[in-house]
Amino acid sequence: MNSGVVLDLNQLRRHCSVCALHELCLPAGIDRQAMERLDDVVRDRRTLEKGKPLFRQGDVFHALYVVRSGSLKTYVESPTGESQILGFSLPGELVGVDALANDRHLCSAEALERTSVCELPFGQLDRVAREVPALNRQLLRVISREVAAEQHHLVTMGKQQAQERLATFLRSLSERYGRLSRDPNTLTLPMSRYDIANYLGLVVETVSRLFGRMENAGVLEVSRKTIRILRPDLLTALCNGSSEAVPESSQVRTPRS
Amino acid sequence: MNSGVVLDLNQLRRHCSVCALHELCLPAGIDRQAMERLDDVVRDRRTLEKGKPLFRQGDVFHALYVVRSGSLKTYVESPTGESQILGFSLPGELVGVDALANDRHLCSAEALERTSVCELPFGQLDRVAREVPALNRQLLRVISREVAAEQHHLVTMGKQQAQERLATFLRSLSERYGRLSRDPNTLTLPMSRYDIANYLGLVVETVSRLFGRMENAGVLEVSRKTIRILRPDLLTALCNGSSEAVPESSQVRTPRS
DNA sequence: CGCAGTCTTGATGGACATCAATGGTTGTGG
DNA sequence: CCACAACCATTGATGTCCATCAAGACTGCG
Repeated sequence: MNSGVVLDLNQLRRHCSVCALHELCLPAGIDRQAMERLDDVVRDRRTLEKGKPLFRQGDVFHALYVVRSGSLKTYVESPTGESQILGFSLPGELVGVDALANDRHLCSAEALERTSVCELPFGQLDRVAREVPALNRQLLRVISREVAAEQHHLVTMGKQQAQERLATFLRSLSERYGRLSRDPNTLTLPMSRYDIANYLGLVVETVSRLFGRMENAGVLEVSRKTIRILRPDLLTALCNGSSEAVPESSQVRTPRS
Repeated sequence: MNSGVVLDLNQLRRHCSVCALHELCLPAGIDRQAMERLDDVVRDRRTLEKGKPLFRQGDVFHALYVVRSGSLKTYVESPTGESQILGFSLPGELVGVDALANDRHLCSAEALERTSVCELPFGQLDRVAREVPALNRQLLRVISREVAAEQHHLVTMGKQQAQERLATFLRSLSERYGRLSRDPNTLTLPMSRYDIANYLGLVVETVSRLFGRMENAGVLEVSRKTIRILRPDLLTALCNGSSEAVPESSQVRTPRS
């Protein structure tokens, strides 16, 4: 077997300084020496199979995580068993921040596909961040990004119609794919329609219908998990409720303020 | 005039160590010496009249704020002029965290009544936090609280019916009033019905009707800005959709998952 | 193959938005 | 102090977006 070689590659890749994501992630804007200190914090990366939990609501908190490859969903479950998806995490994105306040995770995180993450035990991260001010600052920056993303989601849920929500969701994915230097107009969705619907506060039938509608409006090409954005301009327009190009049911709409 | 005396009181009150809120706020769990360092960070508190902005979406970021007395709303405005309220801030609560990522505020904050805040210029806060690890840790904790509150709001928007949303909102206020050692069952709402509706993703008429419904179900006593919670137990039940005690329109409901 | 999970499409209904009208409250200026 | 305006709050009648119910097609896996 070639497990020796694989191990070497893993060892090599372990270091932040050679990680393809280091411009997006915690190391951003940190000098080489500090980055080596950061490497001490990053424990073995963990790999999760599809559907496996990274942590569960109620677990005691001991580490933050950064997605390395693959993707996660985070969600909360109510006592009655229904769940609400809070977000999806792509490579370079931080997970677990909500647990800093109570030393317990308030939500669960689960792999949507085979996914690997960097584990940052918080005690060590805290200690190194103290010695490396730039790292501490960057940590706050990344956490603040999380806050901003949640705010954006809230606006979507509070003010937008179903179609605008889906358009906004796709735009967001597209933009993040772009940052990862993937083709921003060819999305391979790691999550199910159920997950998308749940995330957007809709039901799966509605999402399915909207995909259909956007497809025969020429905005998208939908083929199961693969979405091609044919008209990014129209997609952007749909985010703001510009309702050109929608055959189903003639449209007059006045949004609530 | 007695302005000299008032000034002395203000001077006295300025210090975190004698602030009535220090158990809830940044100083929590910090020793006396460290608290004096924190005092150096807290610049003059500012007082805002009702309706006045603390900061506006797009402003450059230079400070975090803690509400001292009164209350704020934070909201984002879309290019089309509609707005979404993200939250209301009561004494002891932190405002402005979303700006850490981009050095610009992503939302606006405005006083709902005569309100005073402590201003924490971020440069100094960052510097002192570096020297006082416990403060840094507490800062993260308080920020994390913000994240958790937003998550809670998201679940409300994604999964709950109108009545459950309003009940959840009132419960949350009641709890926070309790922490401030006010009567948790007598709420004096600083915000308008429009604000409540906006915050909950509803329209004002719906909120008004729901207040009416809950009133003649015996859960509340509603008198303009003053809400008395007569049956806290029923209010809690309403948060989970237990729809006992609702005269209007007989009820069968199955929530979306 | 068969079965379970996922996705799509159609028909119906309900929760809440919209439209409309009125009364109450607050603030301002003569 | 009153009059006026601007805003806030309540209540009723109507409409619509999307959830619900139902059924079928497709995919993937043991």
